[in-house]
Amino acid sequence: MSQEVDLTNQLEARREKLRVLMDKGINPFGGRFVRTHDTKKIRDLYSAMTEEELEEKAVHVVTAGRLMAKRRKGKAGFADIQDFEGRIQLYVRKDNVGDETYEIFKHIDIGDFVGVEGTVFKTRMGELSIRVVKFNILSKSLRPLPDKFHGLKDVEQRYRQRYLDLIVNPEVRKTFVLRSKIVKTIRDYLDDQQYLEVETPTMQSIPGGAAARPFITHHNALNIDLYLRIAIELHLKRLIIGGFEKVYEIGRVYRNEGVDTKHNPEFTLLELYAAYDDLRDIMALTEDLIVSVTRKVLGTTQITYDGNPIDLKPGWHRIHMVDAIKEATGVDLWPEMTDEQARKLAEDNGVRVDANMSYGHVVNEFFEQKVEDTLIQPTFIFGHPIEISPLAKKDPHDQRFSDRFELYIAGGEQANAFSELNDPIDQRERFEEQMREREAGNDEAQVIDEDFLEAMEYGMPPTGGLGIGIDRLIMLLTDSPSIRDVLLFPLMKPHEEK
RNA sequence: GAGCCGCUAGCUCAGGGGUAGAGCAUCUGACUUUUAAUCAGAGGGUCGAGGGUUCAAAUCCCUCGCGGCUCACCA
Repeated sequence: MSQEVDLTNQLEARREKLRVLMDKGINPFGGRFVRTHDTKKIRDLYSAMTEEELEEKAVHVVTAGRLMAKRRKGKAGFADIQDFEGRIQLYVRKDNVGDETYEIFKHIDIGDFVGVEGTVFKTRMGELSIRVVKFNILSKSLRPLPDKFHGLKDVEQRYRQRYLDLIVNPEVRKTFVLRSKIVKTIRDYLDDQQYLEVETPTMQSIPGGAAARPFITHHNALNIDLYLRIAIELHLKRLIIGGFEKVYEIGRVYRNEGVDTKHNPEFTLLELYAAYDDLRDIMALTEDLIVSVTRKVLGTTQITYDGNPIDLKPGWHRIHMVDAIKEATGVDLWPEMTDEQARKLAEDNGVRVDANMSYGHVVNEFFEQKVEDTLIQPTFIFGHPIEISPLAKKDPHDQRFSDRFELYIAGGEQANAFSELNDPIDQRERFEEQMREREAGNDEAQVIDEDFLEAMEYGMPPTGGLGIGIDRLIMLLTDSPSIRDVLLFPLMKPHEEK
């Protein structure tokens, strides 16, 4: 307490009150407090009753929460306490609680945790309240909360001190409760379909399954560098090879990339694999999964994202990537053409491409630059170029493309799926092609994983696989403009030490 | 990585060369059904950090830090 000269007047005042409480023999950081009701239970049971009915019943309740507002009027006062479920008003009268307790009530601060006992009643204004007879301080707050009316708006502080955001901005709490419900509903859905939830390593010696730069870490005892996983894919496929026919994992993956409204370095990915299925099964599953979850948590398939009305009702649009490009730009990329001809088409149509891009990469650039943003209603784009799909089966009718789809909603990718490549000879060639890309300077091209190839050589059943970025789905269903709004603790650069 | 914007009291924000402001919050006093309670009074600031220009800088200039948005990069 020698630093007290540095404290602001508000911090000093609260520490002074702490001392007063301790002088009175009250423990300002108490222990167990048994509640008979939370605020929701009180509201659910009694808000429909009239003043008279409540007076007659004289319901006794014991509840607790954080003090959020205080309106004192001489020898009586009102206060609002907040628990996880909401708020309830307290009415504290000196002649009900006694001089000593009222003195404590007078000096209690907004932010303190209190436990109260009393009877439920309604005020003249009709507000359900507790007429307090016993008042306990459960934990003292030593810092003032943000403005009761304006809340906490400073975006930086909201992310850095999420607990404050959660205390004073109720809609933030709602978003994260909804997030939890969505994830649980997805689990329930998959469990019902006999998918087995598994956990696989997040620290790997070869980071595979996606095109992304990994984080590197070091294991001291083994003296080896390890990578944080960028995808779950290759381990789940090993389990398919091992005989698990339907598996999924909902887990964190890490990509060493920039941070913006759609990217956080760590994010949550759902991946699932189903033996004997192919692209069409996975497409049907994806649609049904998202529709079921949306209906269950929102009660409707009509949503709004960023001002756009979106209808998720089943029967989503399905279109080949090349046809989608043709529709959007009039450019026909179906005819056989050389890489050079493809690049020429790109240049002629204002699509930025690198000098050495092959046909497939050009198709992808066309799609990303001209089509992606326009896909507001749910749309399955299928038939991605083989070059950008090293883990997917080839389209048997056109070897330039793969048996792959991505789902787009509100201009963003929501899912990625394919008929998994199960031919180890083809897989080796794809990896080698990736290694060539890597040597050519693409540091996100995939690294050959010999252990995975060996596993596949033992025989992998035909398999359909799916990946869904959970954070992006939560953004969509909560109409959140930034991924940071659906991550409790988004990555922030540390402040400099003063 | 580039451009633009922001950083002033615990919170929300004004102020853009001449004594640092308001509302809420805090403190003191009044008030026994209020609810953004009300009324009277008081205290509270390294104006993100550092440098420069100037008689004088929160304000103008430079560098840096953190954040936001847009773009680029990136499944």
